[in-house]
Amino acid sequence: MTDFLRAQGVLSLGSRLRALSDQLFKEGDLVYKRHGIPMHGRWFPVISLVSLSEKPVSVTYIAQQTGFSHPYVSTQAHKMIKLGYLQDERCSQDERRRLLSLTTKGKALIEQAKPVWDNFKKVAYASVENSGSDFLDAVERFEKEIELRPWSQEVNKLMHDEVEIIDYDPKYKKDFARLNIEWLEKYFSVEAVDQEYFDFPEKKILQKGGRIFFAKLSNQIVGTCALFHEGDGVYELAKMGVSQSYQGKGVGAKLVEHSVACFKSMQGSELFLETHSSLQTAIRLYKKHGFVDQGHRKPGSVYARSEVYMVLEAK
Amino acid sequence: MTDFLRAQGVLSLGSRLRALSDQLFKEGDLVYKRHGIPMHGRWFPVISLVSLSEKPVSVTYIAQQTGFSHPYVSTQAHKMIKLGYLQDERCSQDERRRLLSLTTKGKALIEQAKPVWDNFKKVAYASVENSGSDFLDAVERFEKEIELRPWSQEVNKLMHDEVEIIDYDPKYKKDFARLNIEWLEKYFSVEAVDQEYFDFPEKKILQKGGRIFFAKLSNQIVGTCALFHEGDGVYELAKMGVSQSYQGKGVGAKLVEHSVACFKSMQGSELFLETHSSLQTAIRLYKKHGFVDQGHRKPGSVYARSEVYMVLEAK
DNA sequence: GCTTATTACGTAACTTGCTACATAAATTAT
DNA sequence: ATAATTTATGTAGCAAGTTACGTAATAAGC
Repeated sequence: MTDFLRAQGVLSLGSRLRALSDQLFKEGDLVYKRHGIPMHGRWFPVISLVSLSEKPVSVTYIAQQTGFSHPYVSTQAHKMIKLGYLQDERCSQDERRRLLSLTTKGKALIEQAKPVWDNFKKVAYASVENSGSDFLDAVERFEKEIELRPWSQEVNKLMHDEVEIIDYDPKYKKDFARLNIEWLEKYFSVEAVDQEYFDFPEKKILQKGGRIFFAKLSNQIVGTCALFHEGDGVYELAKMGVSQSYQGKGVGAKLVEHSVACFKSMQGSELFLETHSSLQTAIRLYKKHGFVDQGHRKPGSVYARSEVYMVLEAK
Repeated sequence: MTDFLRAQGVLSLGSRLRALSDQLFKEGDLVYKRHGIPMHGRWFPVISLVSLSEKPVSVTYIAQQTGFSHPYVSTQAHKMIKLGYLQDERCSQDERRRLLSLTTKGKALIEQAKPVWDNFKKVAYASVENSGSDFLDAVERFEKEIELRPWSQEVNKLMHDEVEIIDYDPKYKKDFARLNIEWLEKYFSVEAVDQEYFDFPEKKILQKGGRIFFAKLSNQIVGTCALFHEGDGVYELAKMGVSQSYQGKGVGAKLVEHSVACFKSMQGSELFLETHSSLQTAIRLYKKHGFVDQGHRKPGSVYARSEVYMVLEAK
């Protein structure tokens, strides 16, 4: 352990645990080699599971029990079959399943390896007692703690992550398109009319007196919406999108709130929007901020998906 | 943690530590991603070391401090230079050295990442306290214990590893050659006369009334030697070789002992050997078992390397 | 009975390290 | 001053895993 890593404390724990893990595997390999046993530390989880099972076991079962991914178990099994330690047979009830078991050669290998494992256990437990506390217990407790309260979540709670609504900036042009295309492709499809707005937002929206807003969280753009100016103080709230991973966190509400406030400060005469009845969450949000469903399509709507027509009414 | 791994106890510790390590890196990545910071957990050791150093640092220095191999640091540095976070300059005093430092972009990255690291520390230390014992301390003690008393050595002590001397068997023919070539190439070189013995040991040694012995440890052949029958009860002790990794463990002594005993049981009239004065360890061994240096070359010796001539004399 | 979803396994490509080897500069020995 | 050794770095290739995706067999829904 170098001074630097130690000084980094908990931040270098990941690296240190990996180094320890590698070290343990190497220790095992040294013993196997010393006694000429054709075994490797990394084989242990898989081969010992197979050897302990009374019946042949399937690839996915091994993967679940050992915590490895199933492709890894699959390839490792192939390797050990090639080496002659394992054999496989198709399951009679389920032709997909490949049931693995030890060959005679595999059993012989286990017999050779068993004394190593036994002595390893003895040495390891002695070592663990020597080190003053039960390391294995400590690991177990730590595993549980991490599972229960993932550090990422705890850190996120501590991080300053107020959503901030900011005005359009050319460097966010791509985000405007990305956030809209994300939900469009999910619920409907991107129409040619849409694409034009994404390609030329400055010309099509801003130059006509409209506005584009972004929701910024830390350093990411996680939401957007726009006010289109139809002329004569009539505005449309449109192109609202919130990144999937940040939904349900009030980002949409802040965008609508800000847009309405902006509309008011611009002394607009009318603010409407068009949406679809399937987007109930959005409709609830709009209602909450003063939009009222007009009960019919907007006359002459350009979007196929625009079925609900809402207008902001003074409370 | 699956039941199987838990049940394996200390034998699955390697796998569990690796999983934990991966988990921690992932936790970090989740936070970085959540806050749109273009950083990865795996970068931490290298980039934080560079950022903490007042002067630019070299690749090997980073490797030493972080515990990574230098090629890994080298490639990782290249990657981060490509991404614009690091810059390098040749050291003026030592043209081989590549001195790494943060670019402006890199400094900006650190500034972004710092709050994450700070909060990570807070969370992690709280978590560690929650888990009932100081996990970091436990890891540190464990690292020291492993370093001080490597499990492989302790296990080897416990393993039954009596050296056993066995007779020639065709399946060990390759070992006979391997063990001899190993030391021949180290001290001298393999002569044509030697090669013939390795290719046809049965014909050249056994069929003439000679013997070949092997030292077997667990399942490995770690040493060999032969008795050549010169005719009329005259034998030569030759072709002795012990695998480098098993020297100094009395393997040679057992081989000589066994050979002498065999010579006596065959009622041989004379046992001699030829060697080189540079091989003092071997000469001491022969003396200990009753061989006496004759002080001159054996008349008509076939080997260039045979300079010392020893004969077994009754004590 | 037919379609659809799920499950078991495999393949490919990528990531994170490593070891082994090559090379050039610097240092030490002769 | 030259030769031999050491040091700093780079390159190639390998090992241990992963994720992402494809395919075939089974199970479930209408």
